[in-house]
Amino acid sequence: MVFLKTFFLGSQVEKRKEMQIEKKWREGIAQAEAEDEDLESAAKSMTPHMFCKTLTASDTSTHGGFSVPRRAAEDCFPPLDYKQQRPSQELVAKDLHGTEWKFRHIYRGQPRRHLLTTGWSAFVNKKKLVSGDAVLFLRGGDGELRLGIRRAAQIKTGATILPPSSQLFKASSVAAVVNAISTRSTFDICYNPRCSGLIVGVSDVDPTRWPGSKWKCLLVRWDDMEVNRLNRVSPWEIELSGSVSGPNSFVLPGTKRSRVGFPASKSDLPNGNEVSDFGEPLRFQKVLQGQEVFAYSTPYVGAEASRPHPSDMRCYPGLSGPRIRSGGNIIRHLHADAHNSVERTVLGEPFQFHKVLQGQETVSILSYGRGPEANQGNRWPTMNPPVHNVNPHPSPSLVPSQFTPLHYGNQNKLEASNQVQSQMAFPHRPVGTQPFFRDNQNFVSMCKNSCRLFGFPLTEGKVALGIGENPTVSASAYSHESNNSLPCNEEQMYQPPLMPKVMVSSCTKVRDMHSVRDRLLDIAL
Amino acid sequence: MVFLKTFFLGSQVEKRKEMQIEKKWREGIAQAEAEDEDLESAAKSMTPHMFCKTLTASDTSTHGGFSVPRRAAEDCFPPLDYKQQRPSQELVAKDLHGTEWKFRHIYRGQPRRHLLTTGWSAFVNKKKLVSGDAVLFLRGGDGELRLGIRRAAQIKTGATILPPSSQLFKASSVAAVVNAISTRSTFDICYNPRCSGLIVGVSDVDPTRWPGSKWKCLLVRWDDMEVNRLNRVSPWEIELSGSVSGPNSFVLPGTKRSRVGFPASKSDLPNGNEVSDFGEPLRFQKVLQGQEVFAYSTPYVGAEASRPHPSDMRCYPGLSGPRIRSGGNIIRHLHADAHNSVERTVLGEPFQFHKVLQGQETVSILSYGRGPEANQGNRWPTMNPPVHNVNPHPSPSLVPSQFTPLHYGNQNKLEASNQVQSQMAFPHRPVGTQPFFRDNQNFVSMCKNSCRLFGFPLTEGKVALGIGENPTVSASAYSHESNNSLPCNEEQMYQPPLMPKVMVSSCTKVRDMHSVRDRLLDIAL
DNA sequence: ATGTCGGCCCTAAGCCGACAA
DNA sequence: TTGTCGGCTTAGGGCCGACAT
Repeated sequence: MVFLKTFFLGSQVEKRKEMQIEKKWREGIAQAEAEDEDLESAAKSMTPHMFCKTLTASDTSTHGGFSVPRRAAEDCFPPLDYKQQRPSQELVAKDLHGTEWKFRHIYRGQPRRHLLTTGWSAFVNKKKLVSGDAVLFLRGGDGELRLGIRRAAQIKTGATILPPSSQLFKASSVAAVVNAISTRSTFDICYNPRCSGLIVGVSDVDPTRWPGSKWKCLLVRWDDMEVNRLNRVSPWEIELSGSVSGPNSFVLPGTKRSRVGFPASKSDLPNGNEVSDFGEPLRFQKVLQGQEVFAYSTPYVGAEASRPHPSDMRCYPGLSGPRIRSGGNIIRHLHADAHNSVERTVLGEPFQFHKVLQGQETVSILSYGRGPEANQGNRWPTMNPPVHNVNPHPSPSLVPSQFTPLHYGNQNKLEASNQVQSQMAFPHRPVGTQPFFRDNQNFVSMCKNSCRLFGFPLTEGKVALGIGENPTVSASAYSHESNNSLPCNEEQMYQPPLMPKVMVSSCTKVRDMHSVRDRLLDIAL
Repeated sequence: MVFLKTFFLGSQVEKRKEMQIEKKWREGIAQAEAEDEDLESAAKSMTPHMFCKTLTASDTSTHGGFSVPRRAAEDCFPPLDYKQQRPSQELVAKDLHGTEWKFRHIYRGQPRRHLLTTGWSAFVNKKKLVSGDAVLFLRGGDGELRLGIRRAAQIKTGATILPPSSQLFKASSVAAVVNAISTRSTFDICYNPRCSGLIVGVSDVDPTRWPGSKWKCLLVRWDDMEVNRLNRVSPWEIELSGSVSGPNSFVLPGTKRSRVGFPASKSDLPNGNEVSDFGEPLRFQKVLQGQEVFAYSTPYVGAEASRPHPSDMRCYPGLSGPRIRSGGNIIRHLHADAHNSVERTVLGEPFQFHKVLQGQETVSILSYGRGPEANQGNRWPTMNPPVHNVNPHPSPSLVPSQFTPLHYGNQNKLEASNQVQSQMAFPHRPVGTQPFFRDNQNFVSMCKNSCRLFGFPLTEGKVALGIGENPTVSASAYSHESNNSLPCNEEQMYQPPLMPKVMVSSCTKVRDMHSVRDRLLDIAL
């Protein structure tokens, strides 16, 4: 609420300020170019450009293709030969999963406009994009074209029911991240790949071993499976996607919501084999509860954490800081220094989005650095169509130290039911060791100007709710909080091998947890 | 090998014998009808009829619909009004997952024939059926129409590479089941819902907790997901679907294949908290190895096992018998008395397939009993189109004691690469308590005549390889056996929290394990 | 600058009986 | 009895510029 207000009040002012900042950046870049002409070619080839467009009805209709904003096409796509009557080329873009998507890019119509025609509808269909979703294109430094999608919140039929406290909790959860950033400690981004399905029932978790246990799992019929297979799913892995509907909906008398199942913060499970009251190692409790989801972080990041590069030491206090964990897959360790985290794990080189990406904006990704990796150009590297990835590489997971794609996202408004999700792949090259911020002062000023969450700066005003608070709040609990139909009391927290006792309404649309990731990534952007 | 030989040699003889048996059945039914006319209506409504047809190129082509064998249509579909010029009706059939499929059933053409037109292609597309797959229709006693599919073996491009011992192992695995049947003990059917995907790499199982472990998981890109999400999958959950291809294929120097990860038989993990050498409860080892798959059996079966009905006691020795476990989900406890298991857990009422279903045959499901549930008719209950399920019910998992669908299947030949899979839903009503076999003699004779595996009787000749042997062979190990690229030695069996050390060729098509289920279900049919 | 629409083309889905096996 | 085919209709995918905002 306070978020929203601040955002709207400050948006105009912020916009002006951002433009000034951008201007300053460009001047700085020009200066840098002048200073070191030799590095220009190398630098410009590493300059990423991207745009994000919210899809219109026409974009997603089968009737036509995708209307590319002019500026976006010029920024991110290889230049067309405008001397031709109908300039066109084939674009090849890779998504997060390494899948290549081919589009026919044509410049036609009266007045002329950029369009993606052939191949676009296939993309829309495969990704199941609908009007309101967003597509992101990123032109990598070497000419690789990446694309991602960001789905709009799915408000289904029926009234949107949300727990009254969810908004508040979001604020505190976000505040924890803000705090983590302010202290530049480490946190984890946790997520699951997007899946959606229908809760069709409740089931024993393991009738063989623990028959009749009051701890239940949900039966979920996943969408888009080859067959509509039923799956057992831990309620803690679930995020409501919108309304709670159906005649059988019910909510148990509310109990104090608390962290259950997954360890909520590092303080809960320091790092030993503490034995619980049940004589079993605590660290296996979440496994015992049958909710194991494989951790998923790259060797690259792990190596980074264990032996940080000297030049990065100052910015990376290590793993002793506050940690945010969700119940989902641990995808990546992001260092709370948002900018360095972007530098290190998103692009692997110094760069910074100069503002929060919003729908329908073209963004030049600029760099703060002055070293060889500094942004020194805005030009598309010379390249003839069709555009293929210059450095084709296998699935990102196979070459973690070379390319580390990262899910990221942003949202330009904070609504109770908003669950903006995104996916995007970034090229990730071997890390340059250039210090990113000369001192803490630079970081702070940077934050003031560019580090935003839901559209307003993180280090100013009422935003920084969590600064100074203990940021061990659980991102997992966040997802619990939105599950008002899944109460659980403290006593049930540590009762292996039982399962969390849950009650769930039937016919509730569910989604895997993503908002945690999105909110963390908002900061990174 | 010996299976195949016996099957072919005996097929003609068997066919004649079966026809005689069927004739006898019909006579007996007529007799029963004459004896008790009052029960006719109730009985006929509980008479299930089904047919199975292997799909032709025309059936699966987009060009047309599905050509229904005349006998099948008359047996399983509501009668059409043949006085009309083009008799037609709407059929509604429910699959295993409770999904309803609607078809336009029309009788037209010159000469006249039964066809499924509108709705058929949608079914083919959704199920991804191809020529060679089979579709099964079952008309339930109350007029419910169920349908299922059975996929043909998928021989992919390239040479089919199979471990030399797989054939042998299948034989011994099957023999164990035969033995279980002969002793009428209990075994489990284990399976995973059908999924297929591409192995794209190898990954650490948990880089955070066990970084750099030599125990790996596979990265699998699943087909047909909304996005081509990557997933970690234990190699033991995987069944090769055909060829091993790709330039990076390699096989480690072979080591003795053995049971790893999942407990292979009950004797491995009796039922306690034995502590392994690593000071952790043995029963959690499979969890610790990160390969947890939730067991999946209904409370109904569990209750049955713990307190068998008195009249069934003789046929159900209980849970102390040999157990077959796979590494997948435990779906259902099937009692080794195949006929009773069908009676109890498949249809929930006395009935028996009089022979193994083979492609393109219409089968009347007959009963051995003489009680009220005995089969006493073959007529379609009066019903007007469109045909809907008379007793619509929620997902089977929600009402285990009312409707218990069961995956089942059969295969009419035994080939090295054959991986016939099927899915089918059966109505399951509250269990009648009529004793099925009066004595052991009846069971034996029944087996001799009707109990078949891959087309030949289970209790005769060389088939009963496993009788007298210790049937603790692991169905899980069966699946391992087909993974010749996943060697593992004994020492690695119990090394939590490490993962099974595996090497896997990239770009190997995989499927979840099903053949175990299919083979067990062959017996049930 | 770009969202939406009508026009138009053309492919493919899909229903039909002919015909042959 | 039923698998396959050619004929035929139709729906809709998809490319285009017109037009309006």
